[in-house]
Amino acid sequence: MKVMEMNNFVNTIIEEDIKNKKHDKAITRFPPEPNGFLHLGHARAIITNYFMAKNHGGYFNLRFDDTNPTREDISFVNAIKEDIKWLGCDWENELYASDYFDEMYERALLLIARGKAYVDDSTSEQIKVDRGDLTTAGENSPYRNRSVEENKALFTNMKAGNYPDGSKVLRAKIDMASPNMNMRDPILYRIQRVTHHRTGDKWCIYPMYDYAHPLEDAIEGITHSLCSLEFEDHRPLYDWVVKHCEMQNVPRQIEFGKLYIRNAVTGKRYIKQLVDKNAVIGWDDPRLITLSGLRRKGIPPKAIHEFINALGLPKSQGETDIEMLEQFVRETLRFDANRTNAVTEPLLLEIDNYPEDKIEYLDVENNRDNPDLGSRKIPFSKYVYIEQEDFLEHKPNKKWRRLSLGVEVRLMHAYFVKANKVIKDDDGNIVKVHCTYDVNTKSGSGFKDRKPNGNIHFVDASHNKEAEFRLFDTLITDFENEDIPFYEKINPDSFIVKKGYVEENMVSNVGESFQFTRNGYYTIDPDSTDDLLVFNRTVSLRSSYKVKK
RNA sequence: UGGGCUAUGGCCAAGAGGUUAAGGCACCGGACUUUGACUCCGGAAUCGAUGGUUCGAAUCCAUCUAGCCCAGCCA
Repeated sequence: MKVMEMNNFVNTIIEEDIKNKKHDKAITRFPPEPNGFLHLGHARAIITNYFMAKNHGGYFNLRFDDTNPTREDISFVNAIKEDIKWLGCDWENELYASDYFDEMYERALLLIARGKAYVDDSTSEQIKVDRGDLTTAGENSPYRNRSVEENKALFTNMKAGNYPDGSKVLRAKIDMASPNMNMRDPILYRIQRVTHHRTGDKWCIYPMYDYAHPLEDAIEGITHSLCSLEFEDHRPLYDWVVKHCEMQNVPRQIEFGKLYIRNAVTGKRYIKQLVDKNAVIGWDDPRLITLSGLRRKGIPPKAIHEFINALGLPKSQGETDIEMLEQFVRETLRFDANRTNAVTEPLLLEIDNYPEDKIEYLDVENNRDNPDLGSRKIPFSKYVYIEQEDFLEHKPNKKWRRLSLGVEVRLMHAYFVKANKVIKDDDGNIVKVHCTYDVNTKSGSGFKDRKPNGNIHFVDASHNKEAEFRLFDTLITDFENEDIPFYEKINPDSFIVKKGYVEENMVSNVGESFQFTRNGYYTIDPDSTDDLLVFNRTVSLRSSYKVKK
C-alpha cells in the first residue's frame, strides 16, 4: 500500500515522542480476538496501526489475543489473516498472546512475591457483591491478606490443575474503594479446563485481558498501543500491570473512537448472531460490513483506505453514513473498472428497417476515462434489448431523455433509433417496441444534423450472455422496534435478484469489477457458473434524474 | 446520583488566542455531456449553553446541559 499521510492526534503524539527521543520509531499492533470476522470498524484500527508504524520507521504486528479459548477458533485466525492481507496491510510478525503464557505466569509469580496479587477463593457471586457498585465502594475479600508463601503455593496448585474450574482466581491487590471499577482488585487469572487452539491442554488457567494485554505489548516492545474509547478506564490498570510486573518496555495506551456506520449491524457479536441464525448467507454476505462481505460486494480495498483516511481519527464517537464510502468506491472504480453494457430488465426492440441476418461489430472503448484499458467490439443486429425503464410509451415531459413513441434516441455506440409502435400482451404489458434506425447516424461517423433525445444502452438480443444481478440495500431498516430480535427484522428488499443479459464476451472471472453503463458498478460473485454469470451490485452510479409526477 | 470521555453546518471532520471558521459526504441551483455518469461553476455553520479572562477566544477559566463508556472468572 502506498504511504498515506495521516494527520490526527495519535500522529501528533508519536511525532512528539520521537522528537523527545522517547522512542526512535513507532511499533504498533493489531490485536484481534479470533472469535469472528473483521468488519469495517476494524479497518480503521488496522489501517491506522499500519500507517502509524510505517510512517514512523517502525513496524506493525498482527497479534491474536487468544486468552479465552472458550470462544476462539483457528478458522477465525485464517479469515482474519486473509482480510488483513486483502487490505494490503502487511504485518511484521504474526504473534499470539498464548506465545507469552509462560512469561505471564512468571510475572504473576513476581506480583505475588511483591505482595501485589493474591488468590481468592470467593465465588464469582461473592466477588460481584464485594465489588460494590458505581456509587458504593467495594469491600476487601476475606482472602486478601494471605501470605506470599500461601498465595504462591495456591497459585502454583491452580496451574497444576489441583482445583476445579471457577473455584479460585488470582487477583491484583489494588484498591477496592477506587472510583474506577477496574481498579477494585481485578481478576488476573481464572481456572478453565478448555483445550486451547494453540496450547492444547497445557494450561488450565488463562489470563484475563487486562493482565495479558499490557504484558503482550511490553514484551513485543510496542511503543503505542492503540485501542478504542471504552478502554480509557482500563488505562490505569494497564499502566499498573506494566509497572508492577517490572517490564522493561513501557508501552503507551492511546484510545480513539470506534467507527460506527449508520443503519449497519456493527459489532462482531451481532454479526455473529445474524450468521448463526442464518439471517444472512454467511460472514461474507454482501449486505454485511464485514471485510469479506465488502470484498464479495466488490468494494476495492483502496476505497476503504481513502475512506478511513478521509474520516480522520477522532476522540469523539459518531456514526458515519455509508454514502461516504460509496463515493470513494466510485472514484476508485471509475478508472480501474472496464465499462460494459448490461440489461437487468429487458425490453425487446425490433428495428424494422435493419436487415434480418446482418450483424455489425461496433468499436467501443473499455473506459473512456482510462484509454489504457483498450477497446472491444460489440455486436449489433435487428433485435436488441434495452432497459424497460428506458422506454415510456408517451414522452411524459420535455425532461425525458429516453425512448418514447415518435422520439429518437441514440443507442450508444450504434445508431439513432426512433420508436414507432408497441406490442402488448393480454395484460397490457409492453413486450416489444418496433423502431426504425437511421444508417447515417452511426457512432463515430460525425453525424451532427440533429440531436437525439438522449442516449441509452443496449445488449444484442441474440449475441449475449444470461446473467443474474443481485442488488443490495440496508439489511435492517427498523432498528427502533425492540420487540422483535434484530435478526428477525431483515429488510425483504435488502437482497433483490434480477435476470437479464450482459455482453457476450463476459467471462466468469470472480471478483472482477465492471461499470454497467448508465447503471452502476458490479462485480462477479463466486456463485457464477459457466451458464449463468452472477453479478453483485457494488454501488449504483450517482444520478441527478428525478422522477417528477 | 462515583469515575472516565466527548460536544464545530444534515453526516464525518480540521482547527490548539489574532485575516471573511479547512476539507470530504449529502443536498439545492446552473453549465457541459454519445453514460441524466464524469467534469466545471455557485450555494449553508460563529463553533452545546451561560458567565468570565483578554485589545482580541471555537481555541484559556468557571458553572451548567446533553451524549457515550465502566459494576464479565469477555475482549
